[in-house]
Amino acid sequence: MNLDPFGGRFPNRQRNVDAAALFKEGDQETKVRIAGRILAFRGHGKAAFADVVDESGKLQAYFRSDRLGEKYEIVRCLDIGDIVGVDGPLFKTKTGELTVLAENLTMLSKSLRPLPEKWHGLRDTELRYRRRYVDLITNPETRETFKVRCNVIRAIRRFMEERSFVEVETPMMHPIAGGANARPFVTHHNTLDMQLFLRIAPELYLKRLLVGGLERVYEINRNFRNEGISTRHNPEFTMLEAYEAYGDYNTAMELTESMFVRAAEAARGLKVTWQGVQLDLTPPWPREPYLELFKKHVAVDPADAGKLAARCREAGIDPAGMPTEYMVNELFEKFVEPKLTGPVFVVDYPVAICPLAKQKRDVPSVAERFELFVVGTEMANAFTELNDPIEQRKRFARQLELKAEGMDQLDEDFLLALEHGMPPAGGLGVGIDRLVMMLAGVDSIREVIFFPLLRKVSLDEDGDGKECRPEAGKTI
RNA sequence: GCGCCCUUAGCUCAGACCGGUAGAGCAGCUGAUUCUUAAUCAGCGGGUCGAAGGUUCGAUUCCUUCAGGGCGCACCA
Repeated sequence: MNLDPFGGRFPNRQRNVDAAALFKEGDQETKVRIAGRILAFRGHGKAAFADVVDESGKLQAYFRSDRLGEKYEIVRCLDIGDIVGVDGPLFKTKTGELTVLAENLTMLSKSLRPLPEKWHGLRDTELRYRRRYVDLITNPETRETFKVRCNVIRAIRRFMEERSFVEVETPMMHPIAGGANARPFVTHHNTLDMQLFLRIAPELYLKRLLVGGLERVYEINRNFRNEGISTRHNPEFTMLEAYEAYGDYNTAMELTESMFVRAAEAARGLKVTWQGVQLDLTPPWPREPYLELFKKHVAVDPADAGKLAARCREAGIDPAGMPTEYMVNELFEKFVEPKLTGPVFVVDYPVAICPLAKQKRDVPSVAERFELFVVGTEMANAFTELNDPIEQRKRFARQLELKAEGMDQLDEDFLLALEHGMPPAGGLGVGIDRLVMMLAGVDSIREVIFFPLLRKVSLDEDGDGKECRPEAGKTI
């Protein structure tokens, strides 16, 4: 028989769930037309059963040579992994399983590679990340995790739209890497002969839009940070940043709570278990001032430079050249953050570590800033945005003095924008990957990113990377 | 970057402590089988044991180095 193993258009095909919904008890006449991948095959000589799986689920197909005639030859060369179309009436087998009795079978794509073991699926972590498509085909938990991701992001977009925020896109390639403190990835534009940085944050561009009169803006997109990789860090990760003119960090806090509730409802509800901890996300979440937490858990006077330095050295932190606030923050990260099971808003950070945040009017040493923590993990960061260009210039200059990572010049263009007048505003950043991790109950960021960054391996002609990795001892 | 652990057939895993060149299940191939569903029955093929080097008469097993991966630490205000 002559047939194209890689098929073509298969019009008027029904999703498996939709086809199944058409069945009425006792009826043998309802004809359906489904398509999907064969994930199990049980042959019986002149008949066979196959599980045909599409995105919506599984539907069994039953092939009989007396029904298919010469097309039964296709059944004989079917492999697990092949993608096929099946036409025929629905019926129930004697064990009660809804099944399509095939009157026609169309080969839509041949699979040349075997699928992993049917019972255990693909377990090898490395292969699950390198060949995510196989992971998605064989492991329902993986499909479920990414469904949560899609639902969460969709829910957030709807939520932001309801609140009259507009979604915008700002540059990913920046002449100056700003808006956060992290080492950037460097690239180069040939025609302009210009060094560029992949953005570490969209903050400074979104604020330019506030200057331009856009009052509620947000962006959900990738940031790139040239730092270590861990269960909570991928070099490219997805961040939501939102800015609300005429708001402040209190409005941002309310926005965060409401958004997280909506995201949780779109996933698995407000009660979640993450990293072995049972959490209830029902708001309101407690607000804990930064310095009070510090005093409670570190028990060192945050103004006593000598004692702070001693405590730092004890903890293996080199305090040389650090202002007191930096030492406090090092100790805070090391001793306080892991204790924040949350969800909890840590509020009122020392202004010295918040170069883009406005100070409290009555307590100028403190910035109107919060971070949201859950199980020791920073989930969101927000503040009342600093809109005083003179003060902003001083803050940048101070950072330059301290040689903040990746910062070697003032962003004059941003300061110029501020000088035109930026409305007071609340700004918010949310780590989307971490939010999805929590709501999907997975412990590694690689589980919520389809293709996490891994070291390069070369494949041989057989496609087996393990056979052909870079040779030992060879340096290029 | 540092520490610990892992790498055996396409996949999931035994074997190693005590050195004698490997086993199972699934998948594949051949045959039987027209209501099976981890289908069943009979038979067959499949491995540079991650790579290189060392010790040894002999290494998948012991040692060293390297690669990839996992976890933790560091980095990430």
